[in-house]
Amino acid sequence: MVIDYKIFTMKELDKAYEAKKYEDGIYKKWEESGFFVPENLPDTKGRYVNILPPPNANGEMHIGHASGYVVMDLLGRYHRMQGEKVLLLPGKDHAGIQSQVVYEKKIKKERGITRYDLGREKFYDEIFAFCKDRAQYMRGQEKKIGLSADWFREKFTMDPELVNIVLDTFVKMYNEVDDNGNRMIYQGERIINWCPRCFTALSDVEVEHSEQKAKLYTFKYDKDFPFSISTTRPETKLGDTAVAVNPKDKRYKKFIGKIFEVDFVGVPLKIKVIADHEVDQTFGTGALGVTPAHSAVDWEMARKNDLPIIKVINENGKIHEGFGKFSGMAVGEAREAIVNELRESKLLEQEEDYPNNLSVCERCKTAIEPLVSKQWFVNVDHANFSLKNAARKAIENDEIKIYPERFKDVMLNWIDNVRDWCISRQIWWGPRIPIWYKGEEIVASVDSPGEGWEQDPSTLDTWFSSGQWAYSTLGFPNGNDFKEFYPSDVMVMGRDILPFWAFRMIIMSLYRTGQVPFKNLYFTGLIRDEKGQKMSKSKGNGIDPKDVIDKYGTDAVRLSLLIGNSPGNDLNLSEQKIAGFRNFTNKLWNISRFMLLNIENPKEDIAKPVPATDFDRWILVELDILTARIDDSVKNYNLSCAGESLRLFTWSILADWYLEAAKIEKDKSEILNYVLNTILKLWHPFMPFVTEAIWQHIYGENELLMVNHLPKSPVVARNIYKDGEVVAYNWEYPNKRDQKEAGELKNNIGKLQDIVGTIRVFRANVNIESGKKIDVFISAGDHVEFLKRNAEIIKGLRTGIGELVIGKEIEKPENTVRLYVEGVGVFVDTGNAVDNAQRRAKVEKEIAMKEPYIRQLEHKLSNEEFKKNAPPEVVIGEMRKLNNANDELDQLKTELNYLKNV
RNA sequence: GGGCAAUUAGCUCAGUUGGUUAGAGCGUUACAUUGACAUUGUAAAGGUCACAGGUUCGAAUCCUGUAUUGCCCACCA
Repeated sequence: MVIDYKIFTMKELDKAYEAKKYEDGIYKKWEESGFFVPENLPDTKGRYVNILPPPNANGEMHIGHASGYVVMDLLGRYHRMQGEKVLLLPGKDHAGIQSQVVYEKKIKKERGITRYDLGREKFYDEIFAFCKDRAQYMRGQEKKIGLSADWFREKFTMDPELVNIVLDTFVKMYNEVDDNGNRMIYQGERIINWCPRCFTALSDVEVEHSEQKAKLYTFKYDKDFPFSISTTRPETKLGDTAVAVNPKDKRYKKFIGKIFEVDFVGVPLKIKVIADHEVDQTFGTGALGVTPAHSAVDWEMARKNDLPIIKVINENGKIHEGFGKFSGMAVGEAREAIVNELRESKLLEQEEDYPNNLSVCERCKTAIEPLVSKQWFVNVDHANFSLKNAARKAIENDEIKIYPERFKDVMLNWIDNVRDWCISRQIWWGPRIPIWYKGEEIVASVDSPGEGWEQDPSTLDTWFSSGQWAYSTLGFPNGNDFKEFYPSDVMVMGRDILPFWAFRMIIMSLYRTGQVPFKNLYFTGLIRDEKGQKMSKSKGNGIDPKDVIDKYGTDAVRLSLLIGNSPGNDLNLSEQKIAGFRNFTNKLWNISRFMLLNIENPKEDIAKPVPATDFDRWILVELDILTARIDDSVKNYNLSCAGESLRLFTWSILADWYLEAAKIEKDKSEILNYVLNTILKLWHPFMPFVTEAIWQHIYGENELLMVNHLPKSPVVARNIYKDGEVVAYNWEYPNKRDQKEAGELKNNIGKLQDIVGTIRVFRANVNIESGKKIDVFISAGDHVEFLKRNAEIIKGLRTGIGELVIGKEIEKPENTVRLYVEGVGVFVDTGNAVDNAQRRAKVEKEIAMKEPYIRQLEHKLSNEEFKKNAPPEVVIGEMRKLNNANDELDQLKTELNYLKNV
């Protein structure tokens, strides 16, 4: 039977790639294939797991999220295409305080009500629904960016089964008691950061600092007090119990240890003078009023000196009962009243402007009040199990490898300075603390112990939940997923949450599972605008992923976030950059389009063909090297480098040279088929949509590139060691003959490219009209066989050569110009087509550049020290450079003479 | 105050154990246009590698210091 292949000839690809036309359909196909679910992947070897960091379920995906997702998805797709059982587990965080703030604003605006109007239960239910709704919206955006996650396994930190695990951990930690009766989770009266608007305690990391204009007041408590003090917060002075001075300060030495009874604006205070070397003698009066209940530093001093603690400000930001006329006043009001009174009684000595660092709530920007409050804490250095030491050890021993490496030290430094962690929040949204009271009795229990027990009203810090994300999502401790997928291979997170989240995940996981949560920790930087400014809504300089995906396509956005980006460093992103990658996406599309026009009957599983020509051999060598380089780069999280080498190959090697040569050589169906398949596979993890679109166009809608396997390269990496450490690498074919042939081939092709390039430059420089043919003679030396074989290509690559003569040794023919290419002679007969003046100017300029270069080399080589100390190959290299340069200079001079005489 | 990073072409960035006449992309300029692709091609212009010392035969690269910028931590009442 005769098959007419024309029947099977596919439709040509469209002239330009329109992302919008393909993306949604392709994503749907991936999803319907079921291959996002690891169990559905056929014949897997090994597993690759990434528990994705859960974004806050109260907003939408921004460009920062997108930049993390493309890294995670690239790694996931790469490993999937290596035949591994890949799980990307997505999810959302309930983001306690933040979500509550967002939702309170929403109901205020839309319904004019507060959470108290709804009541705790109703409010909780509404936020739950709100977060679930946002989560669904965000899931849509995550799909848009191409995230190949297992959506059936998607989790939410407030899902009951996750909450149960989280609460169980609380109970276990509460019941962790050392020999002295100290619990790992304990309740204590401590100074904490209080947000009067959110009406809750905050951990240190939820507080931001911003510089503010303040006034510094200098005054005496009363006229009998022997010296004055300075403060920016006179209202808190109602709670002073001491004045601290530097022990070395001569002015105050005699007062140390004395107790003064003073009448401060009508409030009686007992002030003890204490010594503390932290006190700066040069600041203000050198004497510091100690307010233990409302300053963290003072709290520490009070603890050291056993001072009484007087609470002045309550949770509403108002003055407590018992302070006479000031009681009930708001903080600002009280400050004014006290300052006025001091002024009237002539106790106020000075009032000056002073820039102050004000602490504000990270979520609502309200000024925080440090105050003493009864809260729950995690002891991070408990005798039974020191969380911080466990984390320190895991990081020090590289059980968790950190990228970039310098963040290891940042992390360790942070761990060394960590303090006990306040985990209770006085908000309604979040898992409620599993502590139950009945009269004097207290028990920790996930469920109510029974009738008559009251639960603690506080909720848990969000990080207490997300700190357990690595195993709560997998059904710890008995779930199959936990057994199969824990610990995960990699965690990708923004470097801005390093101290909160990374540390917390590590300690919680080590405590509960005895294992690290992940083996590699990759930090992404921030995405900034093109000027390096932080993107923000108020500045209007943000790039919304929705908009740019719509405009340039997902693949372009992905590339712009991957290439030129490196772990831990911020990325300046401009729309122009994205547009550039959109152009590249189209380039790849058109390369494929052209290749397909020259492939008969494309095969999906075509084996590496036998090369017919030098260019064929060369492209296969380059492809081998590329494949191996990408593998090494991706395994070392050097994703930008991988993308960069792929782009270089695709555009500058394949499109600019190989395909141009292929137009001349023709009949390359098989090799084009093989090269096209390979680059589509290699590109897929970077730009999944366009590659999949092309793949399905060629091989049919039922074939998925996504689950194809990446090619194996015969090239291997050889690490280069110094002092036992890998410091560099190179690439080699295991077979010495292959290696030698590859080297020679690359050298020959390089020479051909030089010759072609030099002729093109010459033509452009001397303004030879594009249609005008020139004759060229090449004295090729060792390259003679190769160049003769490829003479038609040299002529065809836009060199405009009429007659081409190639010989081993050719004397410069009459009336030709010699162009300089190292090691070969290229003589051009321009037939009067040259713009003489322009050529002369060019030659003179080159001579002027060449001469100092030669002097520099001569100087170097005449230096005996250099010849003695430098390695011989370097000396030989420099000598060769000098010879070449002299050679070239001679030729330029000859040409100049010739030009002068014409 | 402590720590970390950055400083290379107008812009965004590469630059691998020290050996280049310091590279790319974008932008600019010139030329090309029935060609797989103007979302293109071929070229050109553009840099004393922040500054000052030091080590070395040799420094963008290593060391010290300075400056500027950014970030993190702590925080002065």
